[in-house]
Amino acid sequence: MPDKTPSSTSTPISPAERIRATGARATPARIRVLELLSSAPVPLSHHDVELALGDATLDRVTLYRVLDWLVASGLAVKRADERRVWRFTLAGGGQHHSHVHFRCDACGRVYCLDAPAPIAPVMPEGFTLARLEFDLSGRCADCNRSAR
Amino acid sequence: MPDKTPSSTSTPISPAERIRATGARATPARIRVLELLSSAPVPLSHHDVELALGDATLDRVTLYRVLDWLVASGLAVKRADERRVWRFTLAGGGQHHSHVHFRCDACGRVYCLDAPAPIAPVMPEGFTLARLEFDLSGRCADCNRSAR
DNA sequence: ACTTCAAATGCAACAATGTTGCAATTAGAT
DNA sequence: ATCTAATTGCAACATTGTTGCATTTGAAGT
Repeated sequence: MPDKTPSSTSTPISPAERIRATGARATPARIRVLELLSSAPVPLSHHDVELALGDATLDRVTLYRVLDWLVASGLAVKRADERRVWRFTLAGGGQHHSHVHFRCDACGRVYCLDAPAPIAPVMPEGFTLARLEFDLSGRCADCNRSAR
Repeated sequence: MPDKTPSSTSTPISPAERIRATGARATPARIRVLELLSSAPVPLSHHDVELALGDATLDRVTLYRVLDWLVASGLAVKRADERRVWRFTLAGGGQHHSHVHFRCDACGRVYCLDAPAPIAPVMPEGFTLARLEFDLSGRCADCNRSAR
């Protein structure tokens, strides 16, 4: 029974409404991708979205255009991950608490350290800070052990 | 005055010697690329290297292999930049003091803030920390002004 | 409901970046 | 000078992203 997001007192804006609010058309492609991003616990790559859509696949090019449109319209944010793959997240919505990552230069693995995120520095006048990421690199225990 | 922080009395190791020291062959391709990386003030991409070699071009594939070999042998380090292009730097030599970067989600520009780098967290047993990077993102003053 | 038309899509073709297999070349040891 | 495994160059392929254009469609107006 899919209960349709209980609308207590606030208005639960649907993906379609959020899209129309930007002045653009609420097409199935945009709606589905936006829903996916909304429910994804982590940033999704173009390929992730393709797989997730599964049967109801969009054209590859359309997906590129939808994703870029979401970014241009401010609904999503695009970032390259450590393996230089583009990943998309809902703008603002994410609220991913800022991780600390360690990447091994030798094997490429990424570890999530559980260390406190550093405090944000003072931003220059007019700048808005949306997210901060602290990335460390070096050699992991495995590689240090095997290589020398 | 570019004093190359040589260890005063030590021998200035030539690229060829440094390559042979790893047990591999000192080929012209490797020597030229290593020299390039040594003299480059900033990390170079595959394409940068191709352009820099100019007339004396290597095969595209050979260059990929040389760069990867440099990384595998520990002479160079590979990192993706904000535009997700691989960039190579001499290992160790760099000593780029750890910057704090701010990337604008709207225009993509990268600003170097001059803020103190955060202190490194305690590393797990066996891990070696080689570099740390603190990346911030949001909207820059220009974009905040124009796009409300 | 029906029309209309710019916006959005799908397709085909292309571009950039990276990878693999293999035959020809060559650095460096003997 | 010779030998041989380590490199190289080439061709072919894979992945990821872009562009032009003909077709379809959301939603505004009738």
